[in-house]
Amino acid sequence: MTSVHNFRELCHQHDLAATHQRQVIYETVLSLPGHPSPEMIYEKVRRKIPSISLATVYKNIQTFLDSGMLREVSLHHGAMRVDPNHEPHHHLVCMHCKSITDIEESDVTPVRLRSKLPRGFQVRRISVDVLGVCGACSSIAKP
Amino acid sequence: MTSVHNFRELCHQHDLAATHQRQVIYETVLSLPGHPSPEMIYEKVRRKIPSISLATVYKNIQTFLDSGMLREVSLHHGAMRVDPNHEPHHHLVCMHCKSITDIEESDVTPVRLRSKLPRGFQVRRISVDVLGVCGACSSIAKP
DNA sequence: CTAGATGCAAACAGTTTGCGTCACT
DNA sequence: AGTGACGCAAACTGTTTGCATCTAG
Repeated sequence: MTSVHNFRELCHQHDLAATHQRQVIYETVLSLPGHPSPEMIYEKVRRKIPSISLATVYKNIQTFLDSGMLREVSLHHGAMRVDPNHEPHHHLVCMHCKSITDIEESDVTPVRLRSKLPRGFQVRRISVDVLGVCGACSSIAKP
Repeated sequence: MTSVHNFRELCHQHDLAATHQRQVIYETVLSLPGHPSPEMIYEKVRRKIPSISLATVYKNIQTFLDSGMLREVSLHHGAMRVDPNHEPHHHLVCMHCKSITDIEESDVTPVRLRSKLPRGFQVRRISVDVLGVCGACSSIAKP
């Protein structure tokens, strides 16, 4: 089974038209190491489809996120969030309204690393995000 | 000791001029629940200093972050980051170059909640960010 | 054939910068 | 008095939208 068939099938499962642009965007995301930004994806996709528009990349990323084919790494991008709390603590994040609430470090089991990290990586701190939907948002409609 | 003195002292410790704007911005951040964005801070500060400029709020937030008086909640704001990895996993985040690398879920000790959450909060998943400085960045200069 | 996808350009939101004036030390 | 902070406006970056055209199903 070729990757073309895989992609068409995947789109069909998610009720999406299998366009050439979509396929190249999706395969490009898979091919990029780490976690690319829309710009990075656009730059690489452009080499295969020079006429593609940045707006198309954005629209399709959004489509893939909505359909669950991709996931967003950082929920609170788009606006800086500032934290005056100097005590070690973790966060409760509402995926819907983007609210961030502190929880104490002792509210979660202690987190420790079990394996070696890439050489040279120096750990400063470990931050736990408990992602979900807050009471206020879940009592209203769910988009 | 009044809060005015506290603030002047705090500024002195960090080698910052203790201006009225700075004090109001700082106290406003402390007063806001959750983790306010620059806009939210600006809106509230404006009630006390109607003539303040949004740029001043931004400049001072940056100053506070640099001096360690405040911390940034989300490192990767400013650009969306996309993740095609459907396996449960965690992230290694470089605070300097903002690179994000996957680590396997089994690379950290299992994380569990030990206390009750605010009523109605529905957990979808728990995400661990190991924050630090990657090998490439730590071998170069440290700003 | 028709709903939905693309490409373009213009609009937006969040953030940064340059510069003249003002205020803290 | 001098360095650095403030306020304003303009510039920038990342993202979204409206609309005419094109294409997958």
